Amino acid sequence: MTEPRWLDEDEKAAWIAFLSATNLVNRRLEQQLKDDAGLSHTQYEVLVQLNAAPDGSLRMTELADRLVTSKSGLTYQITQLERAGLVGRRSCPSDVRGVFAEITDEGRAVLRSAAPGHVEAVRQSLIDVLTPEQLTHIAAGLGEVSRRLRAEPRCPSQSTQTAPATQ
Amino acid sequence: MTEPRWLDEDEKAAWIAFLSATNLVNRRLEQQLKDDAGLSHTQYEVLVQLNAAPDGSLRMTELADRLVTSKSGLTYQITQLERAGLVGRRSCPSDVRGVFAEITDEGRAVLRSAAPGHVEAVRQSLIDVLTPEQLTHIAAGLGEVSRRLRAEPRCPSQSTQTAPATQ
DNA sequence: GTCATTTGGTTCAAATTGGAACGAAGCCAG
DNA sequence: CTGGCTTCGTTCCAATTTGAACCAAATGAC
Repeated sequence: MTEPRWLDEDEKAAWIAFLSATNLVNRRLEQQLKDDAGLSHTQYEVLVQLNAAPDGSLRMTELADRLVTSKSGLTYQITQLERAGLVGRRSCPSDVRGVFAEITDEGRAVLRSAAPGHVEAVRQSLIDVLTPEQLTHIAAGLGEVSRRLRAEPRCPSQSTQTAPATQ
Repeated sequence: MTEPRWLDEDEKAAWIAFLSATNLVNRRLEQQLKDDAGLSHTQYEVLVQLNAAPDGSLRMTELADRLVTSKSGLTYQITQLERAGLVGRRSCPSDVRGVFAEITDEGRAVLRSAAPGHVEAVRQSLIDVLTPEQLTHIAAGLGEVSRRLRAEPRCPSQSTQTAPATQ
């Protein structure tokens, strides 16, 4: 095998910044939400997704995909939230196996009260730190990163060429 | 309290991209390292830090700070790595309480063999997806984000004015 | 020197996470 | 219809993570 393409100075700087920024931001938000609303970031995101869904509910698998978490992890968190009365489970009429997670009124209320503090923390730790230019570049760059990683479940050799429907 | 400053469309796009990109990239690297080298990302980072340190060793607290992890979490991981023979513990001559984590020759060897695959994964999932322009903006923006979060252990009121030297 | 405070690291318990295994259903070719 | 394969969600288990409690030692004020 050939010598790997190591990262040059700029690339390394970007990677290190990415790594530490993500860890630090996550840690900060986790702490803020726990302190101010008694929610983990995962739980908060569950509420956000359900609240934004047309009828306040989503299938378990769909929700797990959106949160980028494992199915078993989601099962656990939904159980916790259910216990807390913030979401409920409904079965799916068209598929007996299916389960909808559905946000409750109390869930919406908790979300509503947690949101301002959360948004403020997001601003302080990330958004307001960036220049408008950096913001747009990050949105575009990381948006593309997300799109690719979501599309590519497993393709080691497929270079950066978009790849037409791997079959 | 006044109406919070909600995120506008661009800000929301950046935030969502940031959130999902970080989750997806983390998941991808975690999986690649586990599959190809039997290491967790945390463990890999421990080896990277120690390997780069002048004498192959760092104090526990210093290392925990660099990895953005808790002290107890680091204690656990160092124990694991020690068990695997990749690092060792040395006591600190100038401070009886202090402990140095030190990478072993085998640790360096494992790191050397894991690095190419890891770098390739970092390229595929992040670096090579970005344009050079996006790369520099991300390095600068997220670098600043890291710097601020590291500097500010707890200052709710300190508005975004603090740092004049944004560039 | 002496006491109070901080610091360094570990230990402990509780929460979370992810993968593998599972049972129940859907789906489809033949 | 029927066997074979995939999908859905849960359960189970092992690994990891974190904060709190702790002990010992360093530091600082007097």
